[in-house]
Amino acid sequence: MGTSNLVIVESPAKAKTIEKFLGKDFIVKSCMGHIRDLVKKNFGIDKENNYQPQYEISPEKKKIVAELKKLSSEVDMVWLASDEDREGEAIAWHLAEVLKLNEKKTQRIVFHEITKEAILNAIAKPRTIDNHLVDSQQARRILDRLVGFELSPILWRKVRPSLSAGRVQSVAVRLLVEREREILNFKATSTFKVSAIFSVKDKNNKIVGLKAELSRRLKSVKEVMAFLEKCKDAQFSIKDIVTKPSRKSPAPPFTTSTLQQEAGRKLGFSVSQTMVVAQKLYEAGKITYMRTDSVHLSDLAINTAHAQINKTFGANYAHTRHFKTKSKGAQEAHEAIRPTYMDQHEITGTSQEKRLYELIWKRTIASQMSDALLEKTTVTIDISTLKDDSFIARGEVLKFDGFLKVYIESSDLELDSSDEDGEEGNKGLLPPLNINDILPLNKIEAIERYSQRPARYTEASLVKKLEELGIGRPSTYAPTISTIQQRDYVVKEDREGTPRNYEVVIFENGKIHQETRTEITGAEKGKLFPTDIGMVVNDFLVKYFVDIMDYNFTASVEEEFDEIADGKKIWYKMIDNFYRPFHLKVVETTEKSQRNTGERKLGEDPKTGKPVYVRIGRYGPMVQIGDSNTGANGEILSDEKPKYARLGKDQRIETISLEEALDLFNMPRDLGEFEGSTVTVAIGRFGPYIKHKSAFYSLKKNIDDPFTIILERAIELITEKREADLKKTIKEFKEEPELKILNGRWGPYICYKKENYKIPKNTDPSSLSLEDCLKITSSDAAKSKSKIRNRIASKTSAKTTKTNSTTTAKATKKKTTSRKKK
DNA sequence: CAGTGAGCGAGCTTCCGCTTGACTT
Repeated sequence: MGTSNLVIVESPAKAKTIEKFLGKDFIVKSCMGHIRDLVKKNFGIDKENNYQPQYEISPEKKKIVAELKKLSSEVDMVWLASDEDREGEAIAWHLAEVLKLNEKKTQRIVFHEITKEAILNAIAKPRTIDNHLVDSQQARRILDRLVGFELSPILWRKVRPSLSAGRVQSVAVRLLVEREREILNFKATSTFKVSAIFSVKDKNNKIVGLKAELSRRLKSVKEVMAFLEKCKDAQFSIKDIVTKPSRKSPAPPFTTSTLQQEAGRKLGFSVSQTMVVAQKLYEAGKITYMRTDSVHLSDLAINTAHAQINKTFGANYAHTRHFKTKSKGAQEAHEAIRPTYMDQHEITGTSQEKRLYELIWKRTIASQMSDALLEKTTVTIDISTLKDDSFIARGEVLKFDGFLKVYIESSDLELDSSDEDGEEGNKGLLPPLNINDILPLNKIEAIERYSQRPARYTEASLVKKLEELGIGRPSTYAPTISTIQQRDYVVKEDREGTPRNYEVVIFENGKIHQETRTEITGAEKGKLFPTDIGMVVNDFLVKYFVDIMDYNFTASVEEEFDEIADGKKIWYKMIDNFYRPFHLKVVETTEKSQRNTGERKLGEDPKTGKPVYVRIGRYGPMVQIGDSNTGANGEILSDEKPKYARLGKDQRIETISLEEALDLFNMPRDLGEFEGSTVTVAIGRFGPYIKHKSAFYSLKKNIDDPFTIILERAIELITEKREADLKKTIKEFKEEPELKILNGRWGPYICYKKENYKIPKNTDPSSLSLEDCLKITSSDAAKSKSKIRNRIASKTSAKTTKTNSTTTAKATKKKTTSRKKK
């Protein structure tokens, strides 16, 4: 008979695995996710006719669809095995429609773990396509199109072209904007944390320090002084010792979101980097699917993990657990992210792959291990001269390490060197102590501590927040983070901290003395900051579209999608209920709202008395002195045009002061002469720069300040850059000055007539002759030209799919803008 | 690439979720 069954799954790696489980009578193919989408032009929705969707086969899927069509006509039975969730059901339905599958020859099967047993069970229990579930997916898709394609054009008209808004991205930006404002408005208050160190004997009769903290914070230096005065003649004695057992349980195995968080914290990976590496591991068969919202482990996984733990750590370390997924809107089509083979403690691969795999292995294993057992001791120490106060010493002893042997989850609490920190205990065992012991005082230290402002989001902590709100899906977290950065709503940046003074009062050897110390506060690394445009767009959307910007919007429409899936609601009626009022608001906003530039009046210019404004202009944020000299109809009102200046890179519309704004008009500034030509400093599109003999030199970020830089430093920068350029050049040719062999970020390359060419691997770049180079450039020229053409043709699809890598995204962006100019 | 900030107004931009590649200066 030969092959007579075709199984279609979503992912090619999955297809490969499943093919091994099934016999020769089955071919397994993948459709690579959705094969159709709403047509790109206009809305792709017939609004007059119950929102009937118009679908088209995505261009990059045409080949796959043709292949599946051919195969499906040749077999006796087609098994649609897309994922068991809303999107998966829709994929199955689209396949059935597009491939024109005969109902009698088609089966729908689902499994949510890739084990032989699960697959065979699925085959034994086929079902039909769930049309209600498909409807709920169509409602989801259509709602997102309506929201995105009606809101974005308003932004083009009222704020800036090419901007975007959507159910997910706009709320993500809102979270960042609101957090930023909380931080800006935050006023740190300070209290004094008082700790005493007593000298006690340990088990071996050695004198050690016992640290104890005052049970309350003191409000001022005055209060501290009064307190310490009282301590001068006090006796300190142990009033109470309480020992309590406690336990810690391991975290559940990884989902996409928790993997992104931990890889960020422990390995320093960005969200998209984590996904790229995880994809590699998945394709190599090392881990299960990496886009999942489930913490479920298959029985097979639990059993093999159990065996591994028994073998490696002993039976008392093993403890089987079943975790329940708690996150909102989880669809649980897959297992948690885990190693395919639990007995593989490590793998071969790049160092990134190894590290991520190890993290996944440890987390999975730990989730099936025993609780850690601790013993916490609290010692209360009386102060004879102060009835109401006491010092508390804490100790913690690990009685049994359990899962801590392999894995400790990190937390997002990255404390400022200075800000409020947690309870400092005496790590480990406390020395032997008895009630009524008198403790000799060594010293008391009162340190001023500031309250901590809310933390800025990292990529991963934003994903965590979105997941909590039920916004977005595992497959979209990384692209969403990229999109809001690409639209310039958000930048990922480091910030230098600023110094801050704090007071310390110390009582030692019978004397009290006070000193002022300095700490750095507010330093940030790799955090997300909303930009001016992000804030302006957000404020506009919040003002006119509160409903959609509501943090619960997704959750509430999800409830309705569920009702559609349960057959309790008709999908187009739900859409209609949403769309009618929404569209009215869109029309009204388009007509009535003002152009939004985020304009703020800073005050008056002391020299001229003219008003000073800050706003978003055609080329980004800017300051302006004086009112526009043209009226509403373009008539000229006065001879005097306003003066303009661009904002510096770290300046924001929301926070810039009048003084800082006025400073910007002192640019460009002459620094003096060098090699017979003037050196000037100015602020340009790419930040502050030095200009000398029509060459440009960037100022060093966080080191140089354009307002204070002096000639000597400028010359330093000029010579530095010249030397770097010299090193960059590997070889030049007198006969052909337009051709150079240069050293770039990705190794050596040839630059010829401003185009760049790759040098074939395993060739020594310095050994190349001019002829060799020209050979490379001429053979490469044809290739690279067609490449550019391709890129332009697939520009739209490239933009949506290439969101993982910021470098490619930037390249695409540059291409489009430069084309526009022509 | 290192200015610009007004208007003329063609033609373009945009969403969220499923999946991988091909390739970067």
